Amino acid sequence: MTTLYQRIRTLLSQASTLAVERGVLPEPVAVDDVPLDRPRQASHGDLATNLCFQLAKAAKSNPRALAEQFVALVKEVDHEGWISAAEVAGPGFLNLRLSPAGWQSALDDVRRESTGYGQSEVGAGQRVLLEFVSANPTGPMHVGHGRGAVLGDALARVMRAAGYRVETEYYINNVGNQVSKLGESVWHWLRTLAPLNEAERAERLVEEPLRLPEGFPEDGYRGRYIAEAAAELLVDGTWDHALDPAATWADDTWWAQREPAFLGRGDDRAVTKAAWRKMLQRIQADLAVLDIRFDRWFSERWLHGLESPEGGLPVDAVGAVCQRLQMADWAYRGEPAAVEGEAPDADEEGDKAAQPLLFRGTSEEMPKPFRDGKDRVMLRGDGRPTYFAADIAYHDDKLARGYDHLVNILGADHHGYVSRLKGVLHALGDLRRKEGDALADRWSGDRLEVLLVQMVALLRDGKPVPMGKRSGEFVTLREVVDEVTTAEPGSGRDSVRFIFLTRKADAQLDFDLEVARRTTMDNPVYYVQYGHARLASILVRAAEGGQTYAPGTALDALQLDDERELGMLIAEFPEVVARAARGREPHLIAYYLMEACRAFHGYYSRHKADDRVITDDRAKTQARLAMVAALKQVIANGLALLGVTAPERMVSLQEGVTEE
RNA sequence: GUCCCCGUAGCUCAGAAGGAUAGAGCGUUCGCCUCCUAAGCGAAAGGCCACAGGUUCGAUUCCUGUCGGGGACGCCA
Repeated sequence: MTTLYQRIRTLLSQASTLAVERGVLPEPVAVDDVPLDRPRQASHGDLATNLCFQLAKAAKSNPRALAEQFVALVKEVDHEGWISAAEVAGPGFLNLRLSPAGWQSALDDVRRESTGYGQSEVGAGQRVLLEFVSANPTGPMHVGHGRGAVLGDALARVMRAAGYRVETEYYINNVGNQVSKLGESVWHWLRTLAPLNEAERAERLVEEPLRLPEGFPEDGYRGRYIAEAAAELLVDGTWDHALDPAATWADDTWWAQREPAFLGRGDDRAVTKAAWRKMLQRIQADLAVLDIRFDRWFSERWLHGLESPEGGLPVDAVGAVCQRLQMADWAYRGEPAAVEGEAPDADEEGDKAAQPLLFRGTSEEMPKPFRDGKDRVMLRGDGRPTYFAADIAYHDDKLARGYDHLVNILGADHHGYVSRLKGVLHALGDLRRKEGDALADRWSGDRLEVLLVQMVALLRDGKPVPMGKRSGEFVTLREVVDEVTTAEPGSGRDSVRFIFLTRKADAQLDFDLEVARRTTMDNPVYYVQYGHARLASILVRAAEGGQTYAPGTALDALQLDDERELGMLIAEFPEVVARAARGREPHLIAYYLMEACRAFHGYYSRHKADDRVITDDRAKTQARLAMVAALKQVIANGLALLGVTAPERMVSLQEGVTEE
């Protein structure tokens, strides 16, 4: 797809080629290397380039003189007459003014590309694995997870539009202490609820405050949702063996007798598996409400050889990678080396086998940016792998699958983990080189890119929503979506998605529940959706009057400065998408949409009294309808990239606005 | 202590591969519905882009340091 920007860049590139022929420049400029900006001031033309600043040195000239020459060169190359004026400004800017045919060609681009307008190939087919959310299946998603989820989903959409081959993945942490703890918590509830009849169970579940079962673990999951999950499990299946009065959670022998497949760990019991599956279903449902789906759900159990994807033989990838790292001396048995300035652990001297396996992140051979302050434990003293070890195997697996690039979206509290993980990839590359792997270069720290998402601060009418000790943990994503949903179906999803995308990832976000359901400019969702609906209703009104807009309409009648400005805005859209994809910044799309709508509302209001879209002048009306249709398409495309709906009509939401 | 992120209008935040007179919303003040959605528009006021050096034709943007705010440094995940 060629865009207006690309066409102008091509002209400037061709002008540079001509300059080479004339001996003005040593070598031409590639099309994609031509900088092109929309100037802030109308007096600076429609497009501006600072190309001549960059070329002045090579041309052994000064920017201004070079720009003077470019003025002539560009005119010479511009056979189609797209540029109506080129002038030098300031110390060497080249300001371009487009002819009507020039800027109006952007509208033809939209008509031609339709829903595909905005797409590009800047990603060049790079294969990217985008991992996000990956919330532990030990409870419902909270607001912070939601932000990562929305960002990841929108980023996948934006990057795909820009020509990256993106796959999305959710890593299920279904192994380890936390999951075991979940199983234990649910198990206690199972035993409590099982002897009760249905009515009694229901009553027990709504008790206020919730009464925990006897013997409930101190560090168990205390939420009501645990009891609810247990109740659901009782309906789903039979758990007779868990009701044996002799059973205790800690008694592995007892469990081994009842569950043949049981491997002797709390995270591998049938109850535990059923419990995290329940939680995962709930997470999937929450994500579905936000219209988020993943290409792959990656189970940590696969890495430990507990299961395998699609029925293959289970492989203990974690154990294997630990061993290989040890062989290459990237891992060793011992006590963690003391961090500088800290007293060494005066621990008991166990025998070597009982010592943990440590990753040598502090190695001199580790490049500085990845070097850790401390060697981290991979295998505990009792041989159980840490989360870190599993994550090493996981990222090894990712790269083995052939992706060019990995993107992980993590909560900002994980940032200490980033360089460590990159260091791991570096070590794996080194390891594979030593093993003679021809593809070893694939494993490198800079294949991994981590986006850290900052916290969401929940407000209600400007005041912080009181939460538990750990902020964010206690308000679920679902509750927020529900609270923000008004009479318009899907409005909660649209609000949450759009507002989450109005900040760049690394900026803290205030989410005001009150504002999110408002229908004014406080709430940008409605502003943009209203803009789209308004454009739609103009087309409807025109059709009612027999003014059906026909493709191929002549556009010459678009003479207003406002119309030219809208045209240039439309022309910029593919640039914005490409920039958002390259910089992993979907929020740029949100800002673009707000700006586009602002421009349109202004146009609409300024001319509504005298020079409206639908007039008696048929040619003018047709041209304006073409413009309206193009703008509507662009806004719809932008909203689609954010996963927000573009309504054709907006009904009154007044009854939804009243509160408490 | 080590490391990371952030300091832009009264408030919440955009912007910057180094470029021309730094933007938006909210809030404040003043206007605009006989009319395709006023869920809107127009105008005014509001800034030493935290501070100090450096790099250069040019720095709010890049580098270093200082100050201020937040966060990470588990045999948790």
